[in-house]
Amino acid sequence: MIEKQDPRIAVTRHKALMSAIELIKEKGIREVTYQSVSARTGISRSTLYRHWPDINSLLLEAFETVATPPSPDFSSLGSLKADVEHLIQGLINALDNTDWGFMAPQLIAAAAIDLDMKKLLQEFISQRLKNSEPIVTAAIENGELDHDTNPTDFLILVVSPVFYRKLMAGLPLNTDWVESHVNALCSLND
Amino acid sequence: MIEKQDPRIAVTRHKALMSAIELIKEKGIREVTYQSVSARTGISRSTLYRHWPDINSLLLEAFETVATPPSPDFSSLGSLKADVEHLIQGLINALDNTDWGFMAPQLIAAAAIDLDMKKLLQEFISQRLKNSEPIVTAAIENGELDHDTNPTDFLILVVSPVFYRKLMAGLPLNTDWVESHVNALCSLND
DNA sequence: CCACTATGCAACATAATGTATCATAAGAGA
DNA sequence: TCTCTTATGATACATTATGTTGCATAGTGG
Repeated sequence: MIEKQDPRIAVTRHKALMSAIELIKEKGIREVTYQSVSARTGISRSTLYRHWPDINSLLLEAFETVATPPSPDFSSLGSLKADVEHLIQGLINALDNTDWGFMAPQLIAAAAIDLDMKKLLQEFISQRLKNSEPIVTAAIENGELDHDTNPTDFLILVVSPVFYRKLMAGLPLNTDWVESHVNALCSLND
Repeated sequence: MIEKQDPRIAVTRHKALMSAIELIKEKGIREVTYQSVSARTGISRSTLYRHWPDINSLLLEAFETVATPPSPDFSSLGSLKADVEHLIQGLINALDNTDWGFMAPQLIAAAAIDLDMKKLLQEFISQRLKNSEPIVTAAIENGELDHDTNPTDFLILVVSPVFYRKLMAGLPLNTDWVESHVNALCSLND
């Protein structure tokens, strides 16, 4: 059953979490303090301590609110190439424009240090990969991919260069690159 | 000409940087403070302030010390497959066992916030890719890869899944996976 | 031995952390 | 509406971190 609770709690928590997310995006987790969140939101420090006993729990919940995988909604565009390109464009767009995109590098760093963060990130990634699996199974049925193609491995081959180029190499993700990347992957077993 | 300087400076800087690197690896940049470095090294806080005017400059130099690309030393093992496998095993080993490997996720996060960090990371990655380019050119001469193969794109296809699996998905990097990954990539234009 | 300087120590003002108490204001229930 | 409950804000306080300064000491180079 649902516990009915004071609506002020939801408002306070939401404001604080949004503020934490902004701070993480703009300045990194180093700058997320009770002080800075209090200053941004007007919420008093004592209230923040009541909701989150330590900064790590606030950070974890901030990452949780952002790293929520979208519910799966797959309908094939007719070819593996089209589906893969659609997947990639969606990922590029997410990295450039969403909270999750801006926070991804910070979450990667947090996951390397903290077990809870690691679990959060891995389950998020796992969900996203699972959501995209229909792309592979459809292509296998079409005969566009071998029957023994490992969906996870193939999808990682698709998406990991996007992360690498964006977060590490700082290389462009324009349509030219997307096209050549898609072409390379979809001719894997010609 | 080389400025001759008090050897104590080098000792102090080295001890502080090593300590910062340890702290970054174990607890993340959040825990790197003048206080914590001073406590670990026995170096007094005032001395640390003399060498680094703010924490960011200490962090940057710590990352610089670690993100130094090895000088290129390529000799082909005879086949693209062997060269690629060697490259991947080296990367997996580096991620698991070197300072650079442990600090990579922290540097990725720092690079997303700070321009100097971003420049450092991108130049490091660029160097590493350049060092591996002979693998591709040798394979092109062998006829194992098409003449119009883009070395950077191919190499990113090789290494990016390693980062993705290690830093994001938390998936294994055992010999089984390496083998199937190498096989997939080296049959790109069969 | 001497001049130089890197370091350590102490002191200080300022700011952040973590905890506690109290008054107030807003919601829940009758 | 009135009362009970509780989430919040304000304040105070001890502790710790930051950033700076002045001075004594000890190691270095000539």
